[in-house]
Amino acid sequence: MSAASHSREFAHSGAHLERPDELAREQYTISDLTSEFDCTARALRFYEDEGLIAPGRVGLTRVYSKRDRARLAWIMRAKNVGFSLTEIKEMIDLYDLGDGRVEQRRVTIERCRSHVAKLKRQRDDIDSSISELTSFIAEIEKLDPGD
Amino acid sequence: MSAASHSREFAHSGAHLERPDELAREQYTISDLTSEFDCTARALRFYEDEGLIAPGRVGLTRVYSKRDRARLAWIMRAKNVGFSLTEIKEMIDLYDLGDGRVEQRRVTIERCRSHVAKLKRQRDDIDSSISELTSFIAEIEKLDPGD
DNA sequence: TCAAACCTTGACCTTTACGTAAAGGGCATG
DNA sequence: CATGCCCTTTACGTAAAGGTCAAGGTTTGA
Repeated sequence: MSAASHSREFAHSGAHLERPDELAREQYTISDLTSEFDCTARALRFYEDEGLIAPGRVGLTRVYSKRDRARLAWIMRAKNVGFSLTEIKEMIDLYDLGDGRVEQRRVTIERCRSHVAKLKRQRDDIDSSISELTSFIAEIEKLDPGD
Repeated sequence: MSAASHSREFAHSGAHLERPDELAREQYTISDLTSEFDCTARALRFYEDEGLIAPGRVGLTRVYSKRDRARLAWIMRAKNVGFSLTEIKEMIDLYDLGDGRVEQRRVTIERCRSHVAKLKRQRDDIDSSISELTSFIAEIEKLDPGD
């Protein structure tokens, strides 16, 4: 035991986390999460570089906590919804505040509202696109009665 | 009359189109359209490079017809809805087909249908995002009763 | 002991959709 | 006729979101 890292039962720094119980996971490896969220390790490391998540380390190896995992779920949903990583980071930072800064909270709400408005506009555009495409399809089918 | 271009009253190739009547526009300059569609000239030229539109020319200057303008409106809407320029080009090309090739038509319909399906998925994502964001807002407001 | 299967950090490559000069032509107006 | 304003092309730059090697460190299992 010289200068290396060791934290209780994690004296080794390899890829394998010791899991006391399969069912009560508290720690996740990077590949746990890549398979759970169907993304690549590169992506997760990228998010870390970008400051979206900050998993712990055992030696060099990343160790994701339950909170990290929940946060990642958040990120994935936000991504799915069309937010950029930058926007996501902003929102997460605001979310992380947790303190009592009233002004910050107002800003957060403001942004969320405008996001919602933007989303609604997008949805309307999509709706009209759908009907446009639908009638386009109908038009084509009208010309081509043979199935 | 050597080799140069000239078409009736448009013997000059400058920026100004002669507009017989302000109200009955048939021709548009690039900047007419940039202001109408709130985009840059660079974007319009880019779309042309990509084969999305093909305005006429008077000399070097682009002259957009009513059809071009309508097509551009299409493009903008599609963009707004999340299609890539490549996808948009595909759809426009299909739209342009107009011929009677049955097999082609089937393919077209096929693609349109899957586009619609994609749009519906996007819309669902957006919907769930909206409700998620909405409840997030509510949560924040709950913590901060003071308006 | 050697390979397999993980993990790590660089560091450069890719696509999309334009932005941003650079360098210049043409008209119209003071 | 100089100036301004709009138009043109060519061409390199950029931001986002990772992909794809390269090169190397561990532990584990045959």
